[in-house]
Amino acid sequence: MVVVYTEANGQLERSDTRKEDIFRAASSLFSIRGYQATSVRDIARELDLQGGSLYSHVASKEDMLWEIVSRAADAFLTTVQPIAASREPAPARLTNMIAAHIEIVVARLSQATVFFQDWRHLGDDRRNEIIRRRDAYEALYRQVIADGIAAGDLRNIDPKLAAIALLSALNGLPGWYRSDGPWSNSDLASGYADLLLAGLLRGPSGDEKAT
Amino acid sequence: MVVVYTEANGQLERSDTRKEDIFRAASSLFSIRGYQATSVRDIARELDLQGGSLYSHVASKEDMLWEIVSRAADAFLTTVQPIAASREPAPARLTNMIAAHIEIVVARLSQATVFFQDWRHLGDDRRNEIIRRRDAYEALYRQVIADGIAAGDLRNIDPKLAAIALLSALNGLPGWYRSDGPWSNSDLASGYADLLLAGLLRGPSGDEKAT
DNA sequence: CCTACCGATCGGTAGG
DNA sequence: CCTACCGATCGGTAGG
Repeated sequence: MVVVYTEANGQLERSDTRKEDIFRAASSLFSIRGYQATSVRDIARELDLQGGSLYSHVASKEDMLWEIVSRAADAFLTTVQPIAASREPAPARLTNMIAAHIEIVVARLSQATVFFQDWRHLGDDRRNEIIRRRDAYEALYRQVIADGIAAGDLRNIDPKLAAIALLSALNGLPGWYRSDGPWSNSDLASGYADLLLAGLLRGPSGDEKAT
Repeated sequence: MVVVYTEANGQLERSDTRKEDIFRAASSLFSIRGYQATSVRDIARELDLQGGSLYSHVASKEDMLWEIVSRAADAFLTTVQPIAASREPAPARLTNMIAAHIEIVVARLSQATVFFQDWRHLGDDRRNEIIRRRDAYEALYRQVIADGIAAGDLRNIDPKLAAIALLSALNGLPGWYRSDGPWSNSDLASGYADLLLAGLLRGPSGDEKAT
């Protein structure tokens, strides 16, 4: 068995390359067809294996889904959490949080797609764990928005509604982003962040003078 | 066979009540578990029927999905199109478009959820038709935003990016909206519309004075 | 990692 | 609308 070390969830993790191949093939197929519409045989075929052979490396189809969803949830949380906790003003923190989120989506498009689209197909315990992490992620945005309102930097809007609207816009990204689309990744991140932030900012919005 | 007339897609349509029962049960189950994870037997059980009995009323499982998705797509298009084409200023049109969209989601929550979540499981022809209608719907928003920029009412941002961001935020609604949630429907519509529009407006954003 | 198999469930149909 | 069935496919396993 070939063993390498790959970075996942911010820490080094021992894993064999075959398992990573399975992870990538499953991410790709789940993201395109959806978890339920993808059979274990589909994944095996992608790797030129026979159907049952996958089970030398993974214990169940749901384990593959869990691996994808759980890693994606961790990527968002562990990357954005320190930004939310930094000492910068709320608007700057939000801009950086949005940019970091978009970067993860772009860098791991199929995993992010599966995360947003198929987490409900996990078993009860794992699904609840993901809901917990999603709530924690939403709370990061809610808190920074509340900070910004308290500091007078943001309009006096409902932080929960604002966080939901912002995250909804971000969560839609995997649905339409294409690497060969009309925007470069940095144009996309800055344009998107500007747009979402402008709705929250107090005073003149964006690059235009007040009338 | 009992025959009634129900309003669908803005026009009267002949249909028997049993078929409407099936439509509602399928919408509910598809929205909760997803199309692929819902069996024809699940739908039959919800209506106290035997598995095969559904096929007296519908020709295939995919036909049920098509009925739901196609009606939802039509509801959005036919409701919002006249608003987009009205002679009001772009910001007022956008506000009304957003409110109308939210109203449809709230009034037909399970159908809207299935529409956004399961349209990819349609066969090729029907899926392409839905993509066509989604593009047309997006074009309505893109055009009004472009109008607003040309008239100097909106900031000079990329209309396509703005339309996508706006619609992504709206499309996320079925994922978190609950009728017993903390906001009344009108609070939700106005708060959400205000938030999304503020990011586009030129000059002082929303209810605060410019600094 | 393969061959060969398991029971369960799937969408759909025939005949009444 | 039911009973009884169809072939196909599913996730998963035993034994090598």
